[in-house]
Amino acid sequence: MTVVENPEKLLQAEFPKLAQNALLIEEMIRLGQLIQYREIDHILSPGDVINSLPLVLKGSLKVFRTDHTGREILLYYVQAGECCALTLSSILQGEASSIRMVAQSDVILFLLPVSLFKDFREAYPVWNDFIVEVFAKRFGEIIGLVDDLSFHQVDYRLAKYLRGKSQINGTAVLSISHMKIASDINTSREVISRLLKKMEKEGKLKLARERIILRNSFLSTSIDV
Amino acid sequence: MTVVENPEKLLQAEFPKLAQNALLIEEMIRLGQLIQYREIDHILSPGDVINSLPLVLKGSLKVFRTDHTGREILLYYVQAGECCALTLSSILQGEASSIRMVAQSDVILFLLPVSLFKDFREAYPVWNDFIVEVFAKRFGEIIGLVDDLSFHQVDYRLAKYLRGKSQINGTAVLSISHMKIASDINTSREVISRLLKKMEKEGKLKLARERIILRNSFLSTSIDV
DNA sequence: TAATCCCTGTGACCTTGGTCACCACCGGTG
DNA sequence: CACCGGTGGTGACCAAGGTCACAGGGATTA
Repeated sequence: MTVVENPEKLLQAEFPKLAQNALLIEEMIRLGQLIQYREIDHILSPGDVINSLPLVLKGSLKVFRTDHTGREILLYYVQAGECCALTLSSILQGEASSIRMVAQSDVILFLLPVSLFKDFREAYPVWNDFIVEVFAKRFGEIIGLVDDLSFHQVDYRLAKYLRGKSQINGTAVLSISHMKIASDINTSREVISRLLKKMEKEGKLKLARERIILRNSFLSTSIDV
Repeated sequence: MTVVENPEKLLQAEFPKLAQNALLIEEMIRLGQLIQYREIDHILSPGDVINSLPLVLKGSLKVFRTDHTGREILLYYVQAGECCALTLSSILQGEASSIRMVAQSDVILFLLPVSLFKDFREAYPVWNDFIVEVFAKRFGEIIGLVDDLSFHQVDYRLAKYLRGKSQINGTAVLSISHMKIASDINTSREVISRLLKKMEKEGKLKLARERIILRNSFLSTSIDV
């Protein structure tokens, strides 16, 4: 965990909407904090008191919903220029964190203290717009997850997961274990192994230890049969 | 479909938050429209252009997500004093409706033209607060649905559905067919029949034609074994 | 080198729940 | 009255996927 210099440029570049108001950005920088995490660091857990809203400047976060038994499901990624809608929701409702948040890769975050929210809401119309936009956008994504869970089976969800991860990471070569995938989409390791093997036989990808190489033909297909 | 008189009182009573600003309420009444629907009327369908946001003054709406094959799943109820977050989201993003909305019982709605949204956002801080609150609250509910779909089985979801419906309707006697329930939680009629029969044997409820009478012991139990 | 840990593959088995077939029944309506 | 459409009950069967057991292989460390 390292404190990083020169927040302004990054913040302005990644959050152009907020940067529309120079005063807002200035105040954010004065009162917030820039922080760097390494991969795998846990950032928030269910039940944690939320002191600040993390805005992602670089890298990406993964947000999970967790069962009381420890099972979990990946809700969404938070990429540069975004923030976690559920964390925002918890903050606005004065609740503890309802999700688990981890760093997907090395990330740079801007931590905005929750104490500022009330003032911002009154002082900066742009801030309101930003919040509403965050909600509206992520709402659609979550509904997509509901769709997948309701109407699609594990093979479809796996394919979608692989495509999504590839896109987030910007590579067709995924370095991830079957166990991790199983955990992310809340199924068992054996099921993932079997499905991946099947996909390999179908020519959609190639398997190696801790590595999945997605074929272009697979990546360019958006609908699964 | 009947136009109803005297919007002010109802609107103020059901939306106290908005009523904090008398000017806002006045403008809403001047430019919006009060409408009454009978049960089962379809109000919005996927793909429909949204002209106005329905605020519920009386009764309740059901909001569904629909498959391309016609299967669907109940997302949530919209009760008096609420509005549909997904409709709001679609409006704010300038998109068509992503959901199907029906009247659960006779309802009185206040239709707020989408053309007002921009002005309201700039003119009335209370309006922004309202929108944010709608999102934050409903977001939590949808996450609960994701939990149920991920971590729980049909028996659990059925029990929750029955309790929820009982609460919404304010009665322990539900007048609904097994087919309807199956459709709401996206499973098959046979499964519901079997599970209900099992629950009847367990003393949780009594079955009759188009009627399910929930026992108090069942309603007062919040956690299912 | 040996021990150990994690990753992957796979067969066997079981549970959940979706599908099919069929029957009985109730409540209309012609 | 007979007919018919929607409702509910049930047995048989099947497919998806979760669980268990175990084996082999790479990687890391003692």
